[in-house]
Amino acid sequence: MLPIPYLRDNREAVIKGLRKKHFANAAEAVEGVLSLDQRRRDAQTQLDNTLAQSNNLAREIGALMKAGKKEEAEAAKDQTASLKTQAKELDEAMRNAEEELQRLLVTLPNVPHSSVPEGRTAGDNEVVLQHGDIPQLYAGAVPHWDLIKKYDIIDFELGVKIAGSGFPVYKGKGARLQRAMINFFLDEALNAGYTEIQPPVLVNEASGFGTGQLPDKEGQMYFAPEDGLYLIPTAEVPITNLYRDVILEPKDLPVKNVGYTPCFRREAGAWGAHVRGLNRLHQFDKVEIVRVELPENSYAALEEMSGHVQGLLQKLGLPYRVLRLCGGDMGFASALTYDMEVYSAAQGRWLEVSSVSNFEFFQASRLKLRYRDENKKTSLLHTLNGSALALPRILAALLENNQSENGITIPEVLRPYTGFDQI
RNA sequence: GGAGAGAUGGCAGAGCGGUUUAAUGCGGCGGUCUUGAAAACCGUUGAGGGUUACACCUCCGGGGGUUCGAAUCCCUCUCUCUCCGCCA
Repeated sequence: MLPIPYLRDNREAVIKGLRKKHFANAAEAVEGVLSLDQRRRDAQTQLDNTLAQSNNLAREIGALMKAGKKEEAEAAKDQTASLKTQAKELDEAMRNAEEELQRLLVTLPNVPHSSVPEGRTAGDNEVVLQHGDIPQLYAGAVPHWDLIKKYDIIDFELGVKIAGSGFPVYKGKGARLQRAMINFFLDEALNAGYTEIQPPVLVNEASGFGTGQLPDKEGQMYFAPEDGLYLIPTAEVPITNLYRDVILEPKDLPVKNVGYTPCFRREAGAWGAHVRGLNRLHQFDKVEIVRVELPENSYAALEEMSGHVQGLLQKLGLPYRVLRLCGGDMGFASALTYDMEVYSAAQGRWLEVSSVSNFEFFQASRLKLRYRDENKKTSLLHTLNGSALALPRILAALLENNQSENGITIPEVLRPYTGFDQI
């Protein structure tokens, strides 16, 4: 949610930014918000004045009653009726404006950073850098969905029996490799100064709103209606919401949290080509890094997070590239997003394994996440997050890229965690 | 699942129809004192809206009601805690 004062002060820049994101009717929406804001303020000013009058009157009546001047008190009471109806009308007008304003405001996406490239689709994303050599596979190389059967490390049919499609069952070395990656990713984050968090994987509606999943994107989350709880699509939701309605002191900053959770996504309507095997799942594991930063530091933090993720990929020996997403392809809440993609050699495709974003104060505005500066003034903070990393596609690339006649080689860095070096 | 209790400012905790513009304590901040610190003492210290700045308005879990006036009374919802039951 864009803060209203920001909209007021940057009307033209916001409209331009929304257009970059291909938001329809950007100018009308912004003008609409601003005029509703004006309407709300006008109504509130009148309401405040009316309330001030009736407060004064009530105080007078109290004083008269105390002084035993009953008749004068009764006379004063007669004056309150009109003030009351007036206040009621104004209150209604104010609420209507406020409600309409909110309804419109929450539909506005974040404004992209100036470095975000123009463009509409994934094809318009900018390749920032590419690292590592594309591996040459041996003649008998196959995609990961064949490898997992061959070595019996993941069973999709069993998952279908237990839950449904997109819920894999990891077995034997497959399960141990999962656990190894989670621990490796967590340890790397701890070494980089992050604090480990184990959050709930079900969240309430307020949390879904705080990070921008609600309203509107309900369809992407699993929902438990009896309890009004959503299964998290990412650890970003619970970990960022730890800071909902929080005012931090400068000494608390920056906040650097990391958490491992399973993630649940309905992916309604998202199935089609290119979703075989591990490429798209309803449940998957992810280690997520979340940061809360002073506005002036947030872009340095974003670069640092990007570097951290790249470090992981380098240690795993996976060829990767970094994309700066174009306006049309970035998320609703993001101001700047880097996607990290690894090359999955047997599929011959780049797979997205991480998305690192700066939300600036878009989430903070919904969360009411603020800090108190030296002058004791409160102002909004910036939030960021990134996958470090999402497991399934990393696994897919590892299996495909490291296969040979003799089996699949486990990267050095994972061996202390797996206890084996070959599948 | 059953029974009971409760929700007040960063925390603890009074207030139960009219100077509550929410007492008091702790914590935080500033000062006095001190070589420095601690202690003590003095002052200060919630959030949001609004204003150039004041004024002013709202907020005592959410919503509604009674009243000239509600933290205080009534209705309703939500959540939390305790005990019992079940259970990892």
